Formats: sequence, C-alpha cells, structure tokens
Amino acid sequence: MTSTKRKKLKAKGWKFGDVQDFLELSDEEMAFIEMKLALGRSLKERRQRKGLSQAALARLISSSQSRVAKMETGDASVSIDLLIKSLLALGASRKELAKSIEQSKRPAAA
Amino acid sequence: MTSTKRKKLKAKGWKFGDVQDFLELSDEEMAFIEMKLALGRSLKERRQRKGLSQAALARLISSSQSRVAKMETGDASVSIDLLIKSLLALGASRKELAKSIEQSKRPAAA
DNA sequence: ACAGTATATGTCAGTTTTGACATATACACA
DNA sequence: TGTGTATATGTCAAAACTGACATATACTGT
Repeated sequence: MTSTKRKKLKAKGWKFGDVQDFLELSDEEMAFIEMKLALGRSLKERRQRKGLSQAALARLISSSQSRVAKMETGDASVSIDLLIKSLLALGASRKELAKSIEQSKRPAAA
Repeated sequence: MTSTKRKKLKAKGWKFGDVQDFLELSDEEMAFIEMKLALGRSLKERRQRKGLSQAALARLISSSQSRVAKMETGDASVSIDLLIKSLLALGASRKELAKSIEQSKRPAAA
C-alpha cells in the first residue's frame, strides 16, 4: 500500500492534483492510477486475443495508434472514459469491466 | 436492452459520438451511460450516508456544488474520471467501485 | 543492410471537461 | 410572508483530453 509499492510505478507524466512528488501519492491517487493501469492491461489483452494491431483497434474506435499505445501503457493523458469506451467497443461487458477495476494487479504467478 | 429501456432515459444533453437521435443509442453507448448513472447514484448514497451536503462534498474534493449536482444527476458534461475520483475521496474501495459499475440498476424493489 | 510491421513517445491545435458563478426551485420553520 | 438550507441547471474561461502527425525503437524476413 505504501512506499514500496509506490516506488514500483514509473512516473510517466503523472502530476496529480496538488501533489508534486510522485512518491508522495495518497492511497486514493494510487487506487486511481492502478485502476487505469488495470484497464489498460485489459484493453491490451482483449485486443491481442482478437489478433488486432493497435492501428486496427484505433480504426475501430475512431482514434489513432498512438492514443491506443498511450491507453495500454497508462499514459497520464488518457481518461478512464476513453479506456472504458474502448473496452466496450471490443465487446467487454459491464461485468467484465468491473472485474478489471476490482483486481489490484493479478495473482503474481512467480 | 433495446427501445423500451432507451426511452426511459431522459435526454439531458447527451449527444454521443455520431449518434443524433437519443433513441438510437447503441448497446455500447447505453452501457456507458448507465455506468455513469450508476456511479452517480453511488456517489449520492455515500454522500448522504455521511450526512454531507453537496456543498460539503464539493469542498472535500475541491469542486463546486453545481458540479456535484451534475455528477449525481448524470449530466452529460461529467466524466467517469471525476465520478471515480469523488467516490475514492469518500472512501470507496476499488471493489466497491467495481460493484457499482457492474450492477445494471438495482433489484427494483417494487 | 534494407523494407515492412508493430509499438512507444513527444507535440499540438481542436474539442471536451472543469470549477466557479448566477440563478431557479423546493422545503423547512418562524 | 420572509429567511435559511439543499439541490438543480445554464454559462463560460481555463484546464485537461483527444486525434493526428512525426519520429524512435524493436523485431521480423530478405
């Protein structure tokens, strides 16, 4: 929950609210960022499972390859709205979206 | 899922993507809007359970009473990002958020 | 080495979202 | 009737997001 986990996230451009230092994120902010990352992972999985390139998905949702890449890598410039719309476009149900949002990361099969 | 349900939603300012006519929303678009409405309901519930006014919540999240009202009434101008940040600020967990997103409306206790 | 494909990252003008403000409605209780 | 509190709705400048483009990296095959 705290510093250990925080340091694992690479600052990509995240400057959240008033918080300057990336390592000083509150738990709320962490939760929000992790949700975005989780949705990005889901998007990538779904896209790949369908054998689509980022460019092909971009066409499908009237966006661009670069924005799809940013969604999947968790760039600070992408909204959750866009992630959700994209996942819905790939056929995800609300229930499946909920599952992505809920899970903290994945069982870590190491 | 289809026309019956669609007509129940009052057009508040929704003009989604290319779709002109509100009654012609695709299932994806419906799912997106219903998610927003569900999150708005959750926000209202949580706020009221804490005995906060919209103005008090607004202070808490550095926003304004009017924007909180728009969040709770499902105004087309509010993002899911803002709804989620607000719910997190009220102490909702990712699991609880997931639950809100998942449920279509509520068992309808009539 | 070169060409083709896939993904990542930086930039930017156009669009959308935001907080703030004004104002309206509704309900209480003096 | 007024005064106070709570919520809803319209507007707008400023901030955030978006698609598009350029470009970089990496991994094919040839």
